[in-house]
Amino acid sequence: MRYWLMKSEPDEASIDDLAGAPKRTLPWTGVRNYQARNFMRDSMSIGDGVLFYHSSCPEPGIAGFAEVSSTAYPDPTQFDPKSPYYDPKSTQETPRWLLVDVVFRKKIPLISLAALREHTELTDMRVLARGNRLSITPVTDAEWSFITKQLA
DNA sequence: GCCAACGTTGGC
DNA sequence: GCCAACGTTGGC
Repeated sequence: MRYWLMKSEPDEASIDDLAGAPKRTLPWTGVRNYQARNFMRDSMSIGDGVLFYHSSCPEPGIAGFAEVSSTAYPDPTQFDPKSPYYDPKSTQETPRWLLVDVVFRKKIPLISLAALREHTELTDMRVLARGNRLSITPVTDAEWSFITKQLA
């Protein structure tokens, strides 16, 4: 059982979109970074906790909780020439990009990026690291406990 | 819109 | 395998 922070641009998929999706589940499409892909492929398990983070928006921060609800499987958008996530170098036989399904758990009042930075318990969070751009980052047990029990 | 940071690409 | 150029991310 592990914990993760997963970034999503709310214009594309917000916590409300997740809550309103069929089965309250969305496939996490569009990851095109090898490190993030490898986390999904090698380290994620069904039931892992997810901090749902809104990025590239007026109020970046943690908007809710979710849970990994599938193992990794090929991201269909890589095969779709009309998709912005199309990857001409990927093939059905050896798909380059994977995704997992994520299921809604809870929406919370936004914990802003600024608020996260205020807590010494969270200073080592990967998402707070200078220059961090990874869309999926591991969250420690201690960070998860602090956020879910003290901030949410 | 700016720009720092970082990943990827491709020539050599 | 190096590394410069380029593209993208994402906060501000």
